[in-house]
Amino acid sequence: MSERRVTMADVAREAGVSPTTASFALSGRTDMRISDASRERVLEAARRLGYRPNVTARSLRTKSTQTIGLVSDRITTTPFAGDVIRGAMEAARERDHLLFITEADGDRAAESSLVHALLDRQVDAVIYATMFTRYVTPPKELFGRRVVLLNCLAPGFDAPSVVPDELEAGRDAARALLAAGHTRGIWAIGGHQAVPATPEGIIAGNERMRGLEEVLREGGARLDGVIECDWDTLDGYREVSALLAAGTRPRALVCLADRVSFGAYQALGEAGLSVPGDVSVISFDDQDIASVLRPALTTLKLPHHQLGRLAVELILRGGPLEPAVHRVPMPLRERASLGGPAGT
Amino acid sequence: MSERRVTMADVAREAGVSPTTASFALSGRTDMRISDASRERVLEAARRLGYRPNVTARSLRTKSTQTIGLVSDRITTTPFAGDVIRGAMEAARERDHLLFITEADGDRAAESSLVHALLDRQVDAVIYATMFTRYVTPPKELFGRRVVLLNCLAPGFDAPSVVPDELEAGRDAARALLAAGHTRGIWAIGGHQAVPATPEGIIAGNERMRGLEEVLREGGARLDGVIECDWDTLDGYREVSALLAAGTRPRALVCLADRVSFGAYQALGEAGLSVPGDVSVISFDDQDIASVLRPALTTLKLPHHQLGRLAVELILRGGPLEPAVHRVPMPLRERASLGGPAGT
DNA sequence: CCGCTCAGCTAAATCGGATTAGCAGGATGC
DNA sequence: GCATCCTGCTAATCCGATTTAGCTGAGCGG
Repeated sequence: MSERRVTMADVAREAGVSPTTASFALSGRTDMRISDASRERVLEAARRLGYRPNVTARSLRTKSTQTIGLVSDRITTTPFAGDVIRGAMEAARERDHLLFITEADGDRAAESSLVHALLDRQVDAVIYATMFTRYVTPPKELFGRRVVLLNCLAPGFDAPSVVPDELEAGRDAARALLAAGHTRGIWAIGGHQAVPATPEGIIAGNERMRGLEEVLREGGARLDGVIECDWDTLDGYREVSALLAAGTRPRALVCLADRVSFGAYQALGEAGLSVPGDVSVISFDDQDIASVLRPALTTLKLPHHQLGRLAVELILRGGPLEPAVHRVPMPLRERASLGGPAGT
Repeated sequence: MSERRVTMADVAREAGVSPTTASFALSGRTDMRISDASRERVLEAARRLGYRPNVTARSLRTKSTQTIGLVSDRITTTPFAGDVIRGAMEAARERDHLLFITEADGDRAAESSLVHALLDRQVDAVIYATMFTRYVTPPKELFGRRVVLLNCLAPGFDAPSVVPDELEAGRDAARALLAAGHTRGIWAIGGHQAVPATPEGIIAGNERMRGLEEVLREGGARLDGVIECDWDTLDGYREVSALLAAGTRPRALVCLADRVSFGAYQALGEAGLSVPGDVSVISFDDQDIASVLRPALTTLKLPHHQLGRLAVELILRGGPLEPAVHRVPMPLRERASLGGPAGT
């Protein structure tokens, strides 16, 4: 766009050397002998002219565009997903790479065409990301390419995955509950959210529940009940209201998602119950809402930023991308919704 | 990355023609005479080999990478900003373009280096975006380049701006209030939010207030008061609580941002006042939270998606980018928080 | 004084396309 | 029968770098 850029040929001419010499001087390679005097003259000319290499042209020869593509289902749309992108961007920037962001919106054809668009622009690698942790089958265009799966798993597909450590998060929720003294009257709202189409339990709900129950059991505690419902505000409100209406008086609620917690807050409020005075609430995700809720919600943070960062770091680490599963810890955000058991 | 791609030379060989012929046949240009037979053979060969042009290589000659760069302060971080990116992405995809997304986080040096990184990769244009509507001075690297300002204004800088039509939104809020029968007891919470460093009133708060007061006046109504405070949940809660504690009983609250509305809801709830039964609330932004609040919030939507889309469309429209200001309407989302005046 | 080595540099090829200039051969005009 | 025109194609360049192969002249050993 506009005004001709300064090229290496310009620099070479200005320094009175050949383009070859300029190239070697600028790239700082030592395997080709360039006198200090020449090198200095080239560098000085480049500085004076404000020379910047044309990455696109260079890539034609080197095969590296210093560019990474990210394809997601609809990650840019979700409230926290910006963090994934930001984490990835940060890591990329630290190594002078740039990110193409694309979104296929669950459309397979769009997905393929976006991958093509990325490949046509010679990206060095592709990050295939999903909004929720789940099993996927990446588009065939990605086979044999440098790929990292972000927030998803694809058994049999030759690429590393980066996912939140949901199992450990479930355990941490249980530990927090136990530490606060809760052993009875604990209810889980939201349940497993098992998606039928996906094999066994890597899915957030399953793992969170598994970790939760495991540590609760080890600690001599247990769940009084598990209410399976959608992970949204409305269901959280409805189910907790129903629970209270049935005469149950829980002492702690483990909400499987912050949105559910928000609904629970509303139901608890209407019933005249205070958090955490009457009922403690611990949650998962740490969406924006978690910190503005009153009282602020204690929750296990989905490490989106770290997820994005690690995906890029794996790529920039160089070498082949081994198909390992990298689990990123979900830190506990201790705020105000978790207290001791009511009446103690 | 991996396996050599099929090049045009491969296609030409397969079709038994020269690379020149292949190039013309593939690009479908008619100013160079290619027989239908040859053209068909080339196209067929390309299909058979799965040929895809190398956009990067092509751009070396054509100067067009079919790529647009987006630099923002911290747009990816804000809750709604994903929409800007999505709108921009959609528009780009419709024309086979891809987007580089970057974020400078308010750091001038980072901004410059990101713009350089974009320019080094020969982007066709740059979108300079901000999280909140405000005046900016784009980095000098952008001068003389193809640029569109998104959600910001830079007087004297030769580029078009795309911003929300805040003034009209203020008017629409007033119209909605009047239509519901409100003429008295109307309070504005959040105020002008004038940022001292920026000249006159393009800023959201100023324009919203101006439009609001203008139409209210024309409709024979007026504001009982304007409370200047930060646009966040805590201030909304605090200010409305204080207002109620002082014995004032508003009939309608115009909250200058959804976050303020959320705080207002909390204060109103604690005071035993219902929305919209006792007090109507109308707001601006339409953040995610607006639709999950109970009752759902009537608000004027910040048209982020359209903003992103229009910015890209201006670029792809071709021709020079005239320094006009494009104002995008903020649609009214009528939900449940606005009713008739209490007691009627 | 001759042949060798080596430091220091340059010419030329390459990457994958787009584009300009030009060439061969048949049809056409006169 | 000869110049001209047009059709259909190809050779050669170019875009902005990197990289390979090779050239030149000084220093050195014998």
